[in-house]
Amino acid sequence: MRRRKRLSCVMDLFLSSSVNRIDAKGRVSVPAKFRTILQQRGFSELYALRALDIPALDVGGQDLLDVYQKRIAQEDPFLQTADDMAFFCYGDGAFLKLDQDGRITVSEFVRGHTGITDEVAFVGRGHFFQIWEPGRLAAYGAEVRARLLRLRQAASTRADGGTE
Amino acid sequence: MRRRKRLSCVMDLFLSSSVNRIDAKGRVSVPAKFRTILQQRGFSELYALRALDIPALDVGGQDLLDVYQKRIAQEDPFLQTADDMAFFCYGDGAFLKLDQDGRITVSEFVRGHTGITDEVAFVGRGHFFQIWEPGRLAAYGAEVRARLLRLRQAASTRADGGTE
DNA sequence: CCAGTTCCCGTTGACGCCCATATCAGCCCA
DNA sequence: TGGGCTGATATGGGCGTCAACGGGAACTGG
Repeated sequence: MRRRKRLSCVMDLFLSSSVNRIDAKGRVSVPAKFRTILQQRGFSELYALRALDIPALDVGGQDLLDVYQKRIAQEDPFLQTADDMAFFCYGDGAFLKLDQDGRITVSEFVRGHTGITDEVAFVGRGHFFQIWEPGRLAAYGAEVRARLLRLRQAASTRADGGTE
Repeated sequence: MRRRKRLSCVMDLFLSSSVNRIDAKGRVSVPAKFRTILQQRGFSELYALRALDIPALDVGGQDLLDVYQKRIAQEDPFLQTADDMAFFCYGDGAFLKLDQDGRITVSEFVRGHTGITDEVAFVGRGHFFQIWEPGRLAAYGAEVRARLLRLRQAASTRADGGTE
């Protein structure tokens, strides 16, 4: 067992979730773990994007924006898809500035899409993280688990040969 | 003198179970046997994941996370299943930091899913281990034994006369 | 001049670090 | 062979540090 330096390669992923409160000025602290990852990459600003089919925001550093830009660049600029993607990632995106204490202000851009009022759930997603209204996150999490459970049961049924 | 492990090939597997108490500060000692295995692999942090269909946490080193990441990589990233899997393993996962005495703090992340209040059962599962509320573990163990017993009886019935 | 924002500081509570103690099992030696 | 010794483990608790949070003050644009 001589692997020993993989500590760093896993650590810079957004993982785990936590809920923080919004203060009277409309600010909320981004979890320190997430901030550390961003600072490591040299980002002082967050890029946020309204997720397509869920009431959440995808958030990451500028590298997240780069991913979308590269994807758009691959599309034929004469087709509608490129147009749609550009509209989605620029029009439905925003920058969230971190203040000195690692907080962001929860703007109307955020509240409108997520339904956030006074608490924010930060959820790690690997290369980026998401911002949710805690209640909606719980509901969505339950959905996900139910889907995965069905997947698993379907697989075990097939393996068994159909044992109930 | 270090230690002379590897005399037996099962030494680096998580085996056996034990129950430890949570102290006033919400900490609990990870069994020394388990810690030894983790230290051998060079992990100072535990990766914990809420199990799908049981009130337990699957816990291991970063290698456990790798297993899930590899599985996710097999899926089509544009389909919902990949998204669900990522959400599950990053959002429903967390790192549990071991303090210098080999303890972890039992956070709300742990308590919520397991129902743990003041005692923690650690159960070896081979390449990872699980965290349970002792009472629920006992109930689950009884279920498992009952299922296995039915299986065995069904098998012997078939062998006898071919019923069913 | 006012509203919104940014900077900065203090408070509080959680967590990590460190040390102490208890309990127990294995070991040595009489 | 039994009793005391010794080391490891589980557990308790003091204490310093830092993240989350609240709020005052300065700043900026309209």
